[in-house]
Parts: sequence; C-alpha cells; structure tokens
Amino acid sequence: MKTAKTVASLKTVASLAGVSIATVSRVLNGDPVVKDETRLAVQRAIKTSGYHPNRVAQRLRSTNRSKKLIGLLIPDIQNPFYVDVIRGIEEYAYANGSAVVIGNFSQDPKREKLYIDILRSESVDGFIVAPSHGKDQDVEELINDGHAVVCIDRGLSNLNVDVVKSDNEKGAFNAVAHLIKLGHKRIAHITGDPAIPTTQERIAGYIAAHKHYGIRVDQKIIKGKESNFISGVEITKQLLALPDRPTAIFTANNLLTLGALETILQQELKIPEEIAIVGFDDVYWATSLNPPLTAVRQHGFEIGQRAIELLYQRIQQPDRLPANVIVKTELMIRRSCGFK
Amino acid sequence: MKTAKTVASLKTVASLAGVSIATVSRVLNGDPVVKDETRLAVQRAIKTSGYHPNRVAQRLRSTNRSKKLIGLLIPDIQNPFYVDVIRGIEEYAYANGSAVVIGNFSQDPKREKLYIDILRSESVDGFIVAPSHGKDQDVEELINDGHAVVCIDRGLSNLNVDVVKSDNEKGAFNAVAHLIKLGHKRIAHITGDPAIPTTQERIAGYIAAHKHYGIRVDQKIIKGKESNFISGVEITKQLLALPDRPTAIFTANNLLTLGALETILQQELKIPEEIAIVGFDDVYWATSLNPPLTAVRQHGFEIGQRAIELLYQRIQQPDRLPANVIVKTELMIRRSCGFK
DNA sequence: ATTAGTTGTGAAAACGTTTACATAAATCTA
DNA sequence: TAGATTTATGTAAACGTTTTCACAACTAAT
Repeated sequence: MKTAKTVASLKTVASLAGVSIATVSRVLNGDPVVKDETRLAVQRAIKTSGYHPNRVAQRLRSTNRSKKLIGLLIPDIQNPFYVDVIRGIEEYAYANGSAVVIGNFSQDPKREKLYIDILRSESVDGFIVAPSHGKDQDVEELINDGHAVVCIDRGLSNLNVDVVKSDNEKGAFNAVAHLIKLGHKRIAHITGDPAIPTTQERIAGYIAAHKHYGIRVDQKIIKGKESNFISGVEITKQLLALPDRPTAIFTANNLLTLGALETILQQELKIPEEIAIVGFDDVYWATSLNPPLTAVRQHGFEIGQRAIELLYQRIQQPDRLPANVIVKTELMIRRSCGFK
Repeated sequence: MKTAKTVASLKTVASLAGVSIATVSRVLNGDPVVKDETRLAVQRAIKTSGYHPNRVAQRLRSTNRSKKLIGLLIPDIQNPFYVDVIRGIEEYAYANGSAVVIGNFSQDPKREKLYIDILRSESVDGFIVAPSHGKDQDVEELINDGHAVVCIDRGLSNLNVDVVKSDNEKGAFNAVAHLIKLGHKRIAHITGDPAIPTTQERIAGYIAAHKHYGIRVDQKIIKGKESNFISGVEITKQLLALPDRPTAIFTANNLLTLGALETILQQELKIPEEIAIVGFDDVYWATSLNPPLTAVRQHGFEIGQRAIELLYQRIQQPDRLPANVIVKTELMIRRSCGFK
C-alpha cells in the first residue's frame, strides 16, 4: 500500500464531530468555553481520525505557541562537551514538546552564517548559539532583529545578551593550583585559539594560580594557535624539545589534550613521572585512559539546561534584563599528574 | 531598539517592485517566463528589502520543494559513531540548503515514539532512523503512512526498506582473524544487546573466523547483555576471573571497549602482553590511548552520506525498489593486540 | 481587419492553523 | 414579556507561500 494516506486535519475532525474547525481548535487549546458535551464529541473524533496538529501551520499562523522549535548552533559536534550541552537542551526541549534543529558549523563563520539564515527561514522560536568569536556580527544581527538568543560558552563583546558558561578562570586556577601543590614549578599551558574569549579566561586562571603561589610565569611556555588536535600535537612537540622542559602541561581543551597525549606516547615518556598532564574538559573516556586523566570537568549538560530555560524565559519576556549564568567546574583528580 | 522589525515578505517585495506577489514568486523559483526587465526590478527589490523566503510557509503550501527538512532519529548521540553519521548527513543536507532536525532517543523506544510524532508534525520531508530494534512498530507505521524513510545501522525485519550499514560480519571476522594470526587461541567476545541485529552479525563474524582457522568456539566466552559501559565493565570482570582466562578480548562497540579498558587498567594487567584487546568501532582518541587501540573502523561519515543520498532519491521516487548499502569496514591495526 | 496564437502578468484559491468578531440560543432582570 | 446579559458556536480573515486560471497586450497568420 504505497498510496500516501492524506492526514487528518482540523477539517476532518470538525466534520467528523459535526462542529466547526474553530471549535476543534478551541478544544485542542484547552479553551474552557466549550461545552463538555461538545468537547467529548470532538475528543472522540480526534481519536478516531488519528489527528495530529500540524506544527508547520501552527508556526505560520501564530507566534505564541507552547510547542517550540529551537535552533541550535554548535561549533563542533565532535567535541564531547558540546554533546553534553546538546543533551541538556534536548532533554528539556522534548520534555516540553519542543523540537531542536541543529547546525554544526565546525568553527567556520561562513557556515555559521549559512545556518543562521536557514534556521531563521524555518521560523525557529529561539536560538542557542556558541558564537564563533566575541564580535560575531551575524549573531548580533540576529539579536538586533528581535530574535530570542541565548549564548553558551562565550558571550558577545558588543552586546548585552544572556550567557551561560563555565567558570573558566576558576577551573584553570584549580587545575594549575593542583599541579603546583604537587610540587610542579614549571607548568606549560597549551592554549586554544587566542581569539576565543574562553581561551583568555583560562590563561588568566593559569596566571592567577602562579601569582597566588608566588611562582614566576614564563610566557614562553604559554602557547597556542588553534583549538584542535593538530595544534596540540605541534605545541607539545615544541614544549618537549625545550632545554628546560616543563614537568607538567595544562591543556586548554580535550582536543589539545588528545594531541598532547599522542605526542607524549610517541616519545615514550612516562605519565606522570616524566611529564604530568591536566586537561580542561573532562570526557567520559578519561577513566579508561592509561593513566586515567586528571581534568577540569565542565557541566555541559547543566549548561544546556540553563541555557534553554533562559531561552524560554526570554521568549516569553523579551525585555527582561540579560542574565549571566556561570556554572562551576569541578577538578576530577585522577592519576595523570602524580601523587603527593 | 527592542522592537522586532517585521520581516520582509513576498508582499513587501511585490509592492516595492510594483508587481504582484505571483511574479515575485516566479522570479524566486527561476521561472523563465518572466521578462528580463521585470526580473531585474524584482531582484533589486529583494536585495533592498532584505527578503528571505519563509520556509514554514513554503512547507505548508507545497510538497515539492528543493530545500528540505530532514528528521534524524539517533539512538545515542554520545556514541562517536553516530556523531560521524550525523556529520555526514548534515554536510550533505546543508550543502543542499536543507536543514536537519535531530532527535536523540537514547535507545528508549518510548522516546523514539515521541520524537517520531514531533518530527511528523513538523512535516519533515524524510526521516533517517536507526530503529531501536528489528521490529520497530513506529518506524514501520511511518513507512506505511507513505513517509520517506532510510534506516541506518540496522534494518527492519518485517519490511523492505532502504538500509545503509557497515559490513559487521566481515569487520568482526577480520578483527578476530587478526588476533588468531597473532597466535591467540582463546579469544573472548563481549557482545552488545543480543536483541540488536548488529550484535548478531558481529557474533557471526567472530564465529566464522574461528571456523575458518579451525579453532574451537567456546560459547562460554561469548557474553553480552547491553551495549553500554557498565556491561563492558561487568563482563570483563567475569572474563578475567575465569580459571582459563582468555588471552584476548574482542569488544562489540566502543562503550564496551571503554568498560573493558577501565577494568583491565584497574586490575593492572598489561596490554597486550597479559590481555590483548580489539574493539569494534574506531574512535578519534584511539591513537591517544596507551597503548593505541586496534579497532574495526566503521565509516560513519560515509554511511551518513549514503543514507541521505538514498533519502533524497526516495523522496523523488517513492516507489523505487529499496536499496541495501553495505559499507565496508577497515581494521586499524595499532598496538593493543601485540606484535607478531 | 479579423482571428489565432504567444507572452507576461495578476487574481485568487489553497495549505492547516489561530483568533477577532458575529450571531444564535439560553438565561437572567425588571 | 421585552430587553439585557451570558454562553457556546460559527464565520472569516490572516499567516506567507505556490500554483491554477484568466486575461490583457502583443505578434503572427489569414
């Protein structure tokens, strides 16, 4: 039977129940004005016809619906941190009968723009975005055009906007402090792309920890170019080739950590005896590493949840003051940085 | 300036260009019938008004549009294999101006059903689904209702449908054959959920390799319950406690591998000297493991691409015969299973 | 100069909803 | 009992498109 059944619409239900489509619509939307008797007849008709509301028509017609469509702009879906964020968002969304359209722009501002255009055309009710950089024109425009937007992981420098992110500075501080307390005095920092705000915040935490414990900061061993695996490999190589090689490395995200690990492995250095390592971003496979990795855990799931809560609020109340939610991080101490 | 600008519509453009909305629509859809002069005027008006087509209205009105909305039902977005699949789909989709709505149902048939309902209401043009099991009623219903559906990773037992998946049996065969060739005679297999078709196929490959090399199969060391981390931990513990402990383990997916690795690590056994391991599913961090993990690589990205290509074809030609695409796997030999 | 055909455009219906407004029926008030 | 109010429902417009059909203005053919 390949003939596509025509799906039931309001009209179908209406004629089945012997009422007008307006009444059916009222029943669907829980309007208390309809007579109980009518309501029951309509509900019966809905059942027997197998009617499901057409969200496309709903979206076209009204701007004030409860079941929403949320647009999600993610810089890198391969990064487990963002996967956690997505899960947090999705969980909340579907619990509220909303759906999530996803755009993974791989840190490419051009793709980001493309996706924004598409999502806009789909009339999504709101956006959750990790802007590709601090002065992201496209996201700014989105906001200026009156769309509901919540930023995750990074804010916007020119615009006051809802932001949910980790406490990057404190997270970095704790990681580095932990290394210092273990006796390390020469700790390198492999940073992410310097253009990204989080990178700067993590550097700040790294420096603050040094200051706090009275250890000199050597700018030469704070290095970074991009936030990817290759960059992690390259910079680790450079660091390990140094005459006064650091005894520990603090990497600014999970891809850099991976690059560093691979390089250390290739050079057959023992972790943590010959080189200790602490990474920003905990990952679910960190405990299966040999040795298990000490890492700064970001609560991605919670970040996602908070973001979508803020978004719902923003949609209902477009003029409320922008909120700035900082989610705490947690240092997961394992064995990659040595024992006391 | 918080007052939401009203966005430009066909009407806006039409009045700006001094033509009817029908003409504007024709220009947008490249209808050759319009006079060049008119076309230019309309194009100018489109530019100055900043008009973008409203895809919601388009979707409501016509069933035959080129920019599509694709619904994606993923069993587990935390599994890197599916992330690759998503990327393959997304890449193709966005290159064609289509968007992707995602539903991650975490292996939960109830959530799967919920998502199917929502995506259906969003009038998506087609679905790509990894059915939660072989006789997934909800997916069957979807197909019977005339929707375009392509299955990934697993097919449907009662229905002939487009399927794209890995060559599970051969992949498992190669992995186990590799271990045998290295001299292993007692190889355990930690399987996924026995209800999932892929699990059975991988078991079949495991057995075939034994048969092929004339090695007895010991059913006692083929064990599995669920496809998750915990299951990997538990079964590895059981296996390692055996009096005649296997010298190698073949794990049926990346989560099981992770569970096995953690357990092996905790018991401080040396890989591969004391216990070798080969996993189904290569992951991007496999080379950063210590030692790097030998694994059967599934080409998730390619699977995604093939799936969405099939879906586009299916949409255009609903009656074409279902295709069955088998994507080859690749054994990535690293150091977790010993040297010759 | 009339007819027939061609070319470009506009008017209007349709998609499936929501919602402002009108209206009929029922109830209340004096 | 007539008018006023309340209650329940229906009518029709609107959202932004696509698309069928009609029609006007030309051009070509007789």
